[in-house]
Amino acid sequence: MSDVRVRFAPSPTGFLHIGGVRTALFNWLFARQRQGVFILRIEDTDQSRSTDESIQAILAGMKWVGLDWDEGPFRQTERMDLYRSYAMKLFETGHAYWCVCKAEELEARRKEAEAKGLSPRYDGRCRNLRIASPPGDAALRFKAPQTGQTMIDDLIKGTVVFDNTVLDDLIILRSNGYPTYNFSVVIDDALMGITHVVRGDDHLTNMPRQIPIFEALGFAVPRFGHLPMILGADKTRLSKRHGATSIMAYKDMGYLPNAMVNYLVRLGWSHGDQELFSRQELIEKFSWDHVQKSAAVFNPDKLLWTNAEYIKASPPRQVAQALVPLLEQAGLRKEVEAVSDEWLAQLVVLVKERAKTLVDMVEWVRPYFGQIVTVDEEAARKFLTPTIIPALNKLIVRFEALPAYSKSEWENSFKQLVEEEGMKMGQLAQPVRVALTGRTASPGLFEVMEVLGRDRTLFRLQKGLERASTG
RNA sequence: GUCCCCAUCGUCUAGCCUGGCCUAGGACAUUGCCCUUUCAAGGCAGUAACACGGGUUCAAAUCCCGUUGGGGACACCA
Repeated sequence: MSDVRVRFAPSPTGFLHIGGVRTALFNWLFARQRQGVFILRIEDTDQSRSTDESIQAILAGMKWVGLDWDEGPFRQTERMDLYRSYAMKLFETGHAYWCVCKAEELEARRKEAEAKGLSPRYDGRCRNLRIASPPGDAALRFKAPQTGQTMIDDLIKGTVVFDNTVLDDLIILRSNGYPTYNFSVVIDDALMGITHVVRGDDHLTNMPRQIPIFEALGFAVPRFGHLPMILGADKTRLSKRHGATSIMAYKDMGYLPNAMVNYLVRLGWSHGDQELFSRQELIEKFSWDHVQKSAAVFNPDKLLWTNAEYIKASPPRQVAQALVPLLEQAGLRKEVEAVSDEWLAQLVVLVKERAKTLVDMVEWVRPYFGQIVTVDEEAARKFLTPTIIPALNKLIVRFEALPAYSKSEWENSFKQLVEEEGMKMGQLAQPVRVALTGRTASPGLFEVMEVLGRDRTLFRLQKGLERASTG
């Protein structure tokens, strides 16, 4: 048992994206390694941007990659009373004050400051007004320290120091009564007993705004860890224009969740030269010491390779299970229902070295469903020609003489015929391949026959022969 | 503009803290060869990096300073 308590706190303003998953993953790994608690918290205090669909998408994404949480999901909008009471506590203890500046005025002043090349900070004009009974549309501001320094020993970045002179008084309660992020985060992290706040390093500059709030309220300050960003190929922050950023898009593209996790964890973390890790190994080997400090470029090629490795190494039945929904989407529902799980697993074994994604795999696997195979026209024109008729005929006769399919027997029979006819292996193999699979590229011929079974093999060879005769 | 963070092959990274073992290792991608009934997979080999400039030291990828470059933050967004 340990007292580690960490959290993943996304805001529900869109889908669960790649960067979010990686942040969640590092938190989850740390919690599992230390037998701590992983909490899921939904930060939905911006009522204009938060949606229920987003919450569902986040939960679905977390489940897909197998990041289970121990507490939550909590929603900040269900904790409003808490934020308000702590905000009032800050007011009563003199750590906060009412601000009657209008949003539009603040906006205008900020723009003005920017135009002059100054820091767009709040000038603190309401700080000493001592407004005791504010109008309904006042906001509450926290009195930030104006001298000294705020520092942390970051899990990843090491010592980070800010001069408090750069701070301004941030709003903690909006005029509509809703708390702002920097405030609700502190209250929740404190109340939920979070021991390690691990988040993206775009939050690093929020740290000096949050720590004084912890202190003003007498809360213990947690440890922080700021993860580097994930960048697109152009080295700017990963966004829609870099292609898919939603984790679920990768499910649709045929990626395995474990492959996603493996790729993402290696983006910014390493364990010597090792590239592939089981979930258990990840939990055992994870360490903050080996988390990179600098941003990483998302590399789709390497993700694809990782996925291919997982397709090859995962239990075939498990891959088959993940493949079924895609097969059904591809219009093979009836065909899939007609076959056994074992046979599907066999099919996976047949093609797993060729498919880099499940979507790829659907195409590789398609010829093995149904009695008849759709033959590629160009392939037929090239290989199912009259010249192949005699050899194909003899092959069928020989195969028919063999009562049951046996890989070695059929292969020997095939090779013997090739030799007797004075052909090259490929001269007979390619026409047979086209007859059997409809294509010029396929897995090994005799593995294909095994999956097809004796009857369908014979049937398709016969069809191929007819095709060669009619042209 | 101000503040913060960062800097090893095209990309992900090992090495850096605790200088010599670094002629800088691995992986992806890429090129060539091998294997081969096709396509893959696999095997072998190759190209490719310490951002720059100063220090410190017998010795610097490693420690220090500066420069440059990149990223992030400066909201009644999170």
